[in-house]
This record gives sequence, structure tokens and C-alpha cells, in this order.
Amino acid sequence: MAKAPTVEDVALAAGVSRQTVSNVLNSPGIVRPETRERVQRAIDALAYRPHMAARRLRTRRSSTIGVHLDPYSGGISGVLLDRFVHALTERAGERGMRVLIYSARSAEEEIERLGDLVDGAEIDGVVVTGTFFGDPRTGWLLERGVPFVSFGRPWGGDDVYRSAHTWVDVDGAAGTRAATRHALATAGPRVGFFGWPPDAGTGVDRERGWREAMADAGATGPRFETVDGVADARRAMTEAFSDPAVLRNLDALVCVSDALAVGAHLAAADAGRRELPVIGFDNTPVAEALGISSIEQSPELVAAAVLDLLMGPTGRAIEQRDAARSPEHVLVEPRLIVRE
Amino acid sequence: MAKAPTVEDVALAAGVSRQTVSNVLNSPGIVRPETRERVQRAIDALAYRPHMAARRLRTRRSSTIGVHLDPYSGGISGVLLDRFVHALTERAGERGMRVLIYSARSAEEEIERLGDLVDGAEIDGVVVTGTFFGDPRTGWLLERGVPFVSFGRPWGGDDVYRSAHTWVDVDGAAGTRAATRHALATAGPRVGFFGWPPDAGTGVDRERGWREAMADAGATGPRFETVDGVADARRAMTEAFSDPAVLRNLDALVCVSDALAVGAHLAAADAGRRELPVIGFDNTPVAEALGISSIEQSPELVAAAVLDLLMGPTGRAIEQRDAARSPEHVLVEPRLIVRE
DNA sequence: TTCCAAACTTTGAACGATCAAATCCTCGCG
DNA sequence: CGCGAGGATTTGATCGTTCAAAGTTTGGAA
Repeated sequence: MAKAPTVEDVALAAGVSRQTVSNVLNSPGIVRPETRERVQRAIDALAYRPHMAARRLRTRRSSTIGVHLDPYSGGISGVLLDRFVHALTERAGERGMRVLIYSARSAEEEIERLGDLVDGAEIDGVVVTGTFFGDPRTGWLLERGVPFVSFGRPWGGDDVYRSAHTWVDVDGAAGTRAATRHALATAGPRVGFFGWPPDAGTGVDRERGWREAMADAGATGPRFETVDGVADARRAMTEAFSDPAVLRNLDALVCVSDALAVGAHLAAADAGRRELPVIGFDNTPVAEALGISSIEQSPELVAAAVLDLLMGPTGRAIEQRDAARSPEHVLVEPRLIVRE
Repeated sequence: MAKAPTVEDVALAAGVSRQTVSNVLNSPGIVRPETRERVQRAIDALAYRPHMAARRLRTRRSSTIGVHLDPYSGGISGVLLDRFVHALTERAGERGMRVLIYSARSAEEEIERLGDLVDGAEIDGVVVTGTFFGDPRTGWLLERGVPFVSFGRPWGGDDVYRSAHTWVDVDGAAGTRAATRHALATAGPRVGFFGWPPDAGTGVDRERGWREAMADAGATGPRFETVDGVADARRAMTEAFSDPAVLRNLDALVCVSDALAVGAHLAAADAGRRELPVIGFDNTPVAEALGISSIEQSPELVAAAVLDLLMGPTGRAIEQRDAARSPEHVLVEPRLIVRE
């Protein structure tokens, strides 16, 4: 394997100077067409590829985005983030960006890692996922002036739209609203909701969609609750269904997650109502496998929106945000996937 | 945000020279303890972090591993690779390595991408996943002398152990063998197998485990077949069960994948035998959710093995393999997760 | 005391690219 | 025919680190 050719080699072969070769690569517009072609031929002939480390050193840009890979939780919904990461990688690739993943077990450890990556100039920007109330990461990133976008709203503030940083999220309420409307139209007025304890923003948001749609239709329905997990959900609903009237007075059930939906579906089947319409959230493979309707978050759309916010709609590099400009926010509309 | 400190700044602060600072960082052993401490204090005081691009340029090492992220298939088993990637990232991080992910839609496009990454000195080595018969990538990597390990055997050769490259894989036959033995011991002698058409190595390998275990026990059982997918599997088994004798003469069913297992489980439940023991493969969240036993591949173990082969058991950098040394292979033993 | 070897530290150069500024062409016009 | 304007191209410097080799100190033996 011979030594890799450098700009110098290409320049020599094309009979021009280093800088002209560099110009052909980075701003082709300012090079005379015939020269450009000659250089391009030399590049092809030598199979030249720029040494990214050298470019990074000089330009102080890595063309790389850092993404935290959450620890595998073993649950159902891990898939969602993986789809997001995948979509992000594809989009980023199209824009000449690389994606570097890193892992950390806590927010503090993540900040430590980010410090390495940012100060080592290995990444130009960050995509933060799974933001939570009082998340130390966003503040740290803002303070350090690191460009970043979060997938997920900064829950807890009064008015999320006045948040200090840029984010993209899925409109959970819109999703459950659509699901509830669909259930009302096709199954009957007694649409229930199966949710989490109201301590996390996501769950409250999704429940709101159901409430609003029910209120709009002048309908009412029962609300059930459990922590996440198929087994828990199945147990909880089996207990609820131990009173036959509960099941008899239910036309459909909108759930806050696929895990709960699967549990409810199984419990309903156990209780003799396999056909009870159940709608989940996240459209995971499980829902698909069992033929359960679900709300699809379209991580692909989220990824596209994240990149647009990070790089501008057409940019090919991450732009340093001026602190004056107020942060932007995008809410992606999920869509209902109807099954059975 | 002030300019980031360089080795020079640290050297000045500590009253030593650049190189001594560099030595403290890279080979602390050769620096006198008191000097080392003084330098270390200066490093901490200035919060100095090496500029990785400069280091890369000089050392010609990126300390980065490239991993292809397969397109999201939408099926059940995508999760497996994600777990692997995650485990790899964690392990790599512990060894001072970064993980860069890239995507490509075809093997050819992947080679194109790899060319960029390798020639651009962005990655030191590659982890290839999903190798298939006649895979062009492995040959290309060998030819280019790029260090790499594949997750998955090079199917198709006569003796896979004589393969020209290094790989790690899960011993599928051992998995189904264990599953079959368990079924024989707990359910009865008539253990069936539900597999894919025998065109891919993986499926044949897994089926072999069942055959061997059955032969050892002097038992026989039916074999069913379908392409992958829950819906297909459910349909196929429902049809098979339309003859009641088939279901009556079945004590348990070992399946080549979780998708098939889920389909078979649903079909069995439809036919009135919800309790029919079904064992899947991959231990995906779906199997967990439905309480179906499954064979766990332990992607964490695979990731650890991959890194060991790529970096040596304790190394902190990817070593260039000498062509003389023959490639190594690791077969990871999966384990059966029993449910219900 | 003198000198040598070993241990430690410093100096100059290089990695491959781009930036900034200087130089060279090429026309059009007076 | 000379000159200036403007575009195209070249030159010198630089990014932050580590390598290779040269320089300095230290300790012990002769």
C-alpha cells in the first residue's frame, strides 16, 4: 500500500499549486473551468482523498455530530431512538457530516464525555436525547456555546416555547387526539385511556390529547393507570376487567405506549374480548407483530428537522448560533397507523 | 469563550517543554514523578485537553472505529444489532476508542463510504455486520489492509474456520440444541422445528442444532417452514394446524427466529393451545413481552470479543495485523431464556 | 576529582491541509 | 501601446501535536 497522495502530489500532477487544488475542492466556483477539469482529472487519476485530520486542524471543524446512545433498557421502546439515530446518520451523510456516538451512564458522565469531545474538537455539535426536568446537560451546552438541538422538549418550564434552547419533539397530544377521534368514529363513544402516573411530561401531554378529543365529542370514558411494562399493564388491566361491567362498557382503549397497549390487548383477549380496539404509541415492532394500531412518531422526520435546525436548511456545516437570535422549536405531527 | 490551551501553554505554566507535557500524556513512565505531578497540576489548572485533530495528523491514528448501521428493516430483529452497536460503543469508550457510524444502502455504496473514511484517516478499523455469501466488502478490506472484524461468519465457504479474515459469531446450532434439549426434558419427545427455507447459512445452522439434539434423544418431530415475518408465520402455522392431528402430536416448537415464534404462538393460541411451548431466537422485546422463551445472543459478549480481536486483549489502539498471522475466530455460546 | 552512563528534558522538524496576502495574467479602454 | 481592474493562481505561514535527535542533569565508580 503506497503512501496516500496529498494535495501537493495532485498539484504536481496537474501542473498547478496546492492552493488551486484546495480551491477546486472547497470553492470550485473561483477556479477557471479548464483548470478545474485538469485538476479534477489528476484527483481521479491519483484517487486522491483529503486527509480529514489535517483539514480539521486547519479549519477547526470536524464535520462531525455527537449523539448519545442511551443504555439499552431492554424494554419495548428502545427501538424508537435507534430509528432516530439511523435516520440522523443517513441525513447527515447526505450533508457531508459524520455521526459519532458515545455512551454514558449518567448526565454527569455524559457531560464529562462531551467535554472531551468538544474540547478535543472532535465534534462540531451535539444532538441530545431524552431531556428531563432539570437536565444539567442543556445548561452546560448553552454555557459552553456548543451548538446543539435536543430531541424532546425541556419539560417542566411554564412555557416550553420560551425555552432557552432549540428543540424538536413529537406532538404527543396531537397523536392521541387523532387516535381518540378514530376510535370514536369507528368503535363507539366510550373510549378509555390507559396511561402512566402523571409525573412525567410526556404522559401528561399524551393524556391531554385524549381528554380534548373526548370533550370535543361530548363523550366520556374511564382512565386506567400503571407504570410502564407489558407484564404490569397486563396485570393492571386483568384486575380492572375482573369486574365484567368495566369491559362491557368500553368501546376502545387509547394507550400512552405500545407496552401498555400490548398488555391491555392481552388482558382483553384473556377476558374474552380479543377484538377490543386498542391503540398504542410509538409503533414499535411489537405492535406491528400483534396487529395493534399505533401512533407512529416518524423519527425520520424528527431527524430531518434536527439537522435543519443544527445546520440551517441547506448548510453543509454547523453554524455557530449568535446568542441574540432566539432559539427555534419544531413540533412534528405523528400519524396514526390503523391495523386490523 | 477563551482560546483553548495548548501543550505549549501547559508547558509554560509548568516550567517545562512541550515534549515533556506530551510525555506526561502519552508515556508517563519516562517522566520523573515530581515533574509529572507538576505538569499534571498545570494540566488540571488550565483544563487542558489535547486537540485530537492535531494528534491524528501527527500519529496517523484516529482512535476511531467505523460501524455500518444497517437500514431500519421495520421487522422484529433489528433490535439485536442496535444492542450490539451500543455494547460496542461502551466497550470502545473504556478503551479510549470512539465509534463512528455510517450508513449505506448497498455493499457497493458501503465500500465507497469506507474508502472515504479509510483514506481520509477518519477510522483505524472497521466492524462489519451482516456478512453474506460472496460479500465484496471483506475482500476489499483485506486487499486494502484495513484492520477489521466481522460479526457473522463468512457463510458459503467449505470450512469457515479457514476463512481469510477474523470474525465473531454466535453459535446458532448450540442455541437450538439447548432449546431442543430443554423442550425434550420439560414438554415431551415430539419437538418440532419452524424454520426458513434452507437458503441462508444462519437458518441451516440453527436447524442443525435441533436435528442433532433430536437424534441424540432418539426422538423425531415435524418441520415447518416459512419466510420471515410474524404475519407469514401465523398464516403458515394456522394452515398446518387446520389438521388437528398436527397440533395434537406436537409437544413443543423450536423456532429459527422470534418472529416465527410469535407467529406460531399466536396460531397455536387460535387453535386452542395457548400453552404450547414455543422457543424463539434472538430474545427480542416481543418475545419478552409475550412471555415466549427465546435464545439470547448476548450481543454484549460479541462486542467484547470483537474488540479483543481488533485491539488485542489489552491494547489501547488498533494494531496492524501482520499478514502472516492467521485470522482468528470466536464462537459465542448463546443461552436459553426460559419464560412461563 | 574526573569521567561515563543512564535518566531525563529540550529543540527542530514534520504531519497535510487552508488562510491571507502577494503575484501573475488577461482584457478592455483611452 | 501602455495601463489599470479584476480574476486566477501562487507563496509563505499556521493549526497543535508527536517523532527523532540532540542536549542536560544526576549519580556512582574509578
